[in-house]
Parts: sequence; structure tokens; C-alpha cells
Amino acid sequence: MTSRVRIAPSPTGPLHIGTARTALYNFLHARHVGGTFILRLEDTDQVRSTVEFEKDILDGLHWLGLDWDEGPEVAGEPARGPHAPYRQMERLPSYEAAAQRLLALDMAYPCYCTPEELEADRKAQEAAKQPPRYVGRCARLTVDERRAREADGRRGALRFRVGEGIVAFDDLIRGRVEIDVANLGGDFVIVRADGTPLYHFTVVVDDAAMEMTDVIRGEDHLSNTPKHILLFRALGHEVPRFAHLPLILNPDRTKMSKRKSQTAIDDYIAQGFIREALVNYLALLGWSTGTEEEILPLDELIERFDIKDVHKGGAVFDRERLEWMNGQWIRRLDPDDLIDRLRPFLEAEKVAGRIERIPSDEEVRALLPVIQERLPTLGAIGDLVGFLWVSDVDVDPQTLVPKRWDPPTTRAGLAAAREAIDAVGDVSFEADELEPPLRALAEERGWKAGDLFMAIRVAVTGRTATPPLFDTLVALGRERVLARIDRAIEVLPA
RNA sequence: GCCCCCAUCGUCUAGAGGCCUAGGACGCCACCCUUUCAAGGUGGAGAUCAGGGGUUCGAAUCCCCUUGGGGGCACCA
Repeated sequence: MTSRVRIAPSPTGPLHIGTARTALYNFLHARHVGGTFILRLEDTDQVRSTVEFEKDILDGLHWLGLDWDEGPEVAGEPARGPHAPYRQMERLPSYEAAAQRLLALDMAYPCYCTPEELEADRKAQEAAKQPPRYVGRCARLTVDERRAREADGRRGALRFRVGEGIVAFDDLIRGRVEIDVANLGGDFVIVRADGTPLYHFTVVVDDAAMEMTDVIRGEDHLSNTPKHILLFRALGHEVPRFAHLPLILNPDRTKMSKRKSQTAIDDYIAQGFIREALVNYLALLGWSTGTEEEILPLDELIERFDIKDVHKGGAVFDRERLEWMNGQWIRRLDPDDLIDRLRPFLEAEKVAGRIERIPSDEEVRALLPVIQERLPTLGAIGDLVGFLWVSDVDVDPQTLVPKRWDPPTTRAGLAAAREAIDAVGDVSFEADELEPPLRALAEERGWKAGDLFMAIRVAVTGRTATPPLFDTLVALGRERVLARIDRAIEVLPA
């Protein structure tokens, strides 16, 4: 049978790094083995689920290039795949039917315990240093007793009988795992008193209905797997294979969380990380090719990926390494592509008031040779060359004076440089034409070229670190260079 | 508290009994290149392979124990 895998996010928050990685691994596995990648929305938590988050998650997965073969309808696009709907709140009847079946088989029973009773049980167990578990108060209720409680107006939640014994399975990544049913915490609730189904139940009903063959998910579900296996069996369905991925960790090695790390894919996108880098980085967080290659495009990842090579230990998310990889990928982008991707960031700079005008594609293209290898992220564009698109720059008199120079020398240097630059003229205002006269000037006056260049750099950009000076002067244009040097001379202390 | 999982440089990792006086990458430090900043190049510091027992002629690699870390035990997902 061909392999069927899925990503089943819950729209209770923006697309999370961990969800993205799980989606990626499922996607890589599906594509590698020629299987089917399914997207299912688990929105049964009505309180926390929103359509905004739903859209955010879908957009994020698309952005990453993780396209699914089967999934829910979105924005007018019909659902894809033979198992629609792919949104759990639209599948309520199937959970209801499954619940009725388990009830009829007495594999599940209504539980009328109140939250207070349950809470009291829990406290007592905690005090006795016992693991929390459902005590089974409603497990043996007779039909009459149930009827009496219903007559009292009490609505029962539905609990699944876990029974006893050992549940074992062969995890694709971890090997054989055996868990005693006695450690599951007793009979667990599968349907709330209000009739809405719970995660452990819906996930199994759907995985069964959608014919999933491999369930690839985070290690945090490892301990829950026996519950799922029990449910698959109770439902009379074949149990899929499981693969539990190592967790992505905060620097303190706890499960990656919003509180301690940046977890929203949106934020990475907004900062100018590109999909190739994020995908490449995430793929290598918990898996490796076994070789020393690390810059790998998606098609290459698909070709090399094997679920059996996934690591067992958790991996700390290292933003520095992601940034390095992002730089690697930015350098590999085609000019037109880079220009397109830079545009939203230039617009954002404008909106934020950090630049006054958005440059044309041609302007940006001319800059590419000197900025492409200097961008760790797309968002760094403003910081790098934003001085090009503002009318004036603030020049700090202190930094304007090179370390080995004093104000008078700087004044003389800038004045002489202005003259030399002016002499180059408009027509030949190019890097190759500007450099010789300025070097000659430095030599003639006995200045270190670096000092003279630094004074000019600060005068025209307001900063000490910029792309190569002559390219910068050309990008600025003759008029502005001359004007900015004039202004700089004015701010110099007397 | 109970159950489960995990354990190689600070971090991501290579390593599936001898090729390991443990390799690569990020980060860090030098140097080279160089007008600054990057990029690139070269070199360096950095892991007694968590510790202890076995098995074996031989163990980072296999087994056991200990320790440490993590995850799970909801009418959340």
C-alpha cells in the first residue's frame, strides 16, 4: 500500500516552528516514498481555535513550499482528496458514530463525575504521592443508575475503557516501545459532556478514516501512543506505523516554547529569513544525510531523506546557525528573485519611516553585487544601505574624524576629496573613475588611504560600516555626495 | 509521584567493534585578503565520546547499573 502521512495542526496559534518541522518531515517522507501528504485541521478546541490562525498556518505551510495532496477547502478553493472534510469540526458525525459504536460495545461508558469530584480525586492522589488516574467511579454503573443521573439533568462525558495488559509498538525511529496500560491514568475521556470529541479520539477516528499508514509526529506524543493504539483496535482498524520525532528545544533544553524562543514562523518571515534556509535548517535539526553536506535544496532533501535516519535526541534551536544558513541561501538567489523578495522589506522600511523613498528594481539590481553577500537576512537591507534612500543623514562629528586624524585634518581631507570627486564629473561618475584620484590625493598629502576613505564614508553615509566606498558613492550620485560632504564639513568642530 | 524517551565539542552533528591520538558545520580567537563591513581562505582553542561496571584480542560504537536531561500522565491539542 502506498504511504499516507499527515500534518494535523490545531489552529490555536500561529504556525509554530515545531509544527513546521513536523510538517516538513512528513512532507519529505511522503515525497521520498511517493506517498500522499495530507493536511487536516484539528479545530475541536472551539475556545482557542480561530479562522485567523487557520489561515496563518495554511499560508505558512504554502510559504515553506510544503504543498499537500489532500486537505480542506480554503478561500473558495474546494477541498482536495477523497476523505473530505479535512476540518474536524465538520466531521462531528463520524466521531458521534464511532462513539456510539464504542458505547454499544461497552468499550466506552458515560461518566457523570463532576469537575469537583475529579479535582478532589486528583488532590488525594497527589497527597498520597500516587500518579493521577481516573478512579473508575462510573465504570460499573448499571443502566438504571445512568438513567437516574440523566434524569437529574446530568450529561455524561464518554470514557474509553483502557482494560489491562501491555501495549507494544515498533517506532520507526525509536524501535520497540512497550507500555503497561496500567500506567495510562485510567479510563480516559473521549467525548466531553457537551458532546464534543477530544483530541485522542478524533485523531484516531480520522487517522483510521483517512487510511493513514504512518503517523510521524513529535516525541511529546510518544506516551499517548498506547491510547491511540487501543482506540484503533477498538474501532477495528489496522494500527498505523508510528515515528516520534525528537523535540526542538529552547537553549535550556526544555521543549521549545513561545516564552523562551521565537516560535512563530511569521516572525522569521518578517525578519527576512527565506524559505530555502528555513527548510534546510529545519530538515537538519534532527536529521542528517550522514555526509558533511549541509546546504541542501528541497529536492535534494527529498531524495536523501529517510525516516530511519532521524535522530532520537532533542535538538536546541540555534538561531545563529540559521542566520548563517540564511546568508548562504541569499547569496545563491538569482538577482531578479532577490529583488522581488527584497521589495516587501523595502516597503516595510518606508512604512516605518526609516527610508523616505522606495528604490526601483534597477537601482536595487545595481546594488546587488555589493549587498548580496552582506545580507544575513532580507530585513537587514535598511540597516545596510538605507542611507541611500533618505534625503539627509545624521553625521556624528566624533565618528567623522578618523582615529589617526584630528578635526583640522578631516576638514582638509574632506574639502580636498570633494574637489577630487567634483573633478570626476557627471559622465564618468563610476567606481573605477573615482578610486584613482582619491588614492592619488591621499598619497600626495601623505594620508593613509583608509583614513581618507573613512572620513568620506562617514560623511556621506553617517556610518563606519558600509558596502565598498566607491560603489556607495556611485549609488548615491554625484550631487548628493557633494552635498553631504559639504554638510559634514559644517558639523565638524571648529 | 508514576510511566516513557534520550545522552559525542557551548550548539547542530559524522560515527552502526579496529579506518578515532573522535571528523565537519555554527559560534569564538588569530592570521591572510582588504578603504570600512561582509564574504572568502588558512590556522587555533574547544568532547578523558555523562560516570561506573561488564562482553571482546580490541568499544564512542554491544549489554547492565548509576547519574543527568527531557516528555507524558486534562471534559488542551
